[in-house]
Amino acid sequence: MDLMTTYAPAEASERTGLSLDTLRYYERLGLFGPVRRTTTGRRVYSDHDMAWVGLLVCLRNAGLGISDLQRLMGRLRDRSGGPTGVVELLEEHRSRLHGEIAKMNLALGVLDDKIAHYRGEAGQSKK
Amino acid sequence: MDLMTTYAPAEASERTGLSLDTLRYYERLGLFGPVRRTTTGRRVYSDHDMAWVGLLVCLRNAGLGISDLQRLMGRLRDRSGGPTGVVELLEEHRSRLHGEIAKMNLALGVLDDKIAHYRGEAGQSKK
DNA sequence: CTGTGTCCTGGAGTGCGCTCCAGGTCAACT
DNA sequence: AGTTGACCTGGAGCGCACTCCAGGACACAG
Repeated sequence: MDLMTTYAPAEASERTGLSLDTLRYYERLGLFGPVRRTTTGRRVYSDHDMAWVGLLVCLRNAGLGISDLQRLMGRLRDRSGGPTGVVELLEEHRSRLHGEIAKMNLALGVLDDKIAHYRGEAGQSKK
Repeated sequence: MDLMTTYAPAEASERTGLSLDTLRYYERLGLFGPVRRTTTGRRVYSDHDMAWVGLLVCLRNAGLGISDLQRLMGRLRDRSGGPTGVVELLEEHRSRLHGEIAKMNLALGVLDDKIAHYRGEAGQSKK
């Protein structure tokens, strides 16, 4: 059927930027997979796996915790049961993310203030 | 001059939003203080302490780790030795922060895509 | 004086997200 | 056949940033 590309663990690791351990870790937690195996038990990652992991990495970068991912992935997995709230979950995090960004920008402002402050003021403070 | 307000631990905690434990923890790590004590050993936080802690909270929010704070605070502390690189340190983190924000925005984009994707594909057109 | 509350200390425990390890199987090259 | 080396498993260990706890000492209202 599909003659799709497959990846040995090492290559999967390289392509995703995750360590072998982390890849296995994510799989163990059910964040993706199960990954196909050779008869002798070695993992064979598919394009599909890779895409999934790519999403995982992205969401982790976006600040979602492992448990968030577990919930999310669980829902994406069995989308057979009607309204599973995937969109809601994503949107919820989306607004969280906005909040984070706002907070960071705020901190950035404070940082700028501090920089200006410490650069402007020579060598003595103390009130 | 010494008409400055002081704060009992409980109040300091309330005002900074940090737990008593965390306040003590930060102090132990040398992130601020040393905090004055009563003759019997109880902490008495000053306005100065509070301001310092405020900065700490802000920088933590901005994503600096404890060790960053230790370095930073150490440098702010003894600004007697000329160029201590405080500004550099802050600016360095400032750009890190920019990077983080960029990353988040990117993730946000992916999230939006996913939302659009799963909304479009799942229960058919909605919106 | 006594009870209740706040605080003290040092150290152990927690949750997260990996990361490392021992001890083994299997693949590939020479 | 021998020798690497990639990979397997389950479980231990780690670094971070707290958080909790036991056991003890003031604080102060009644």
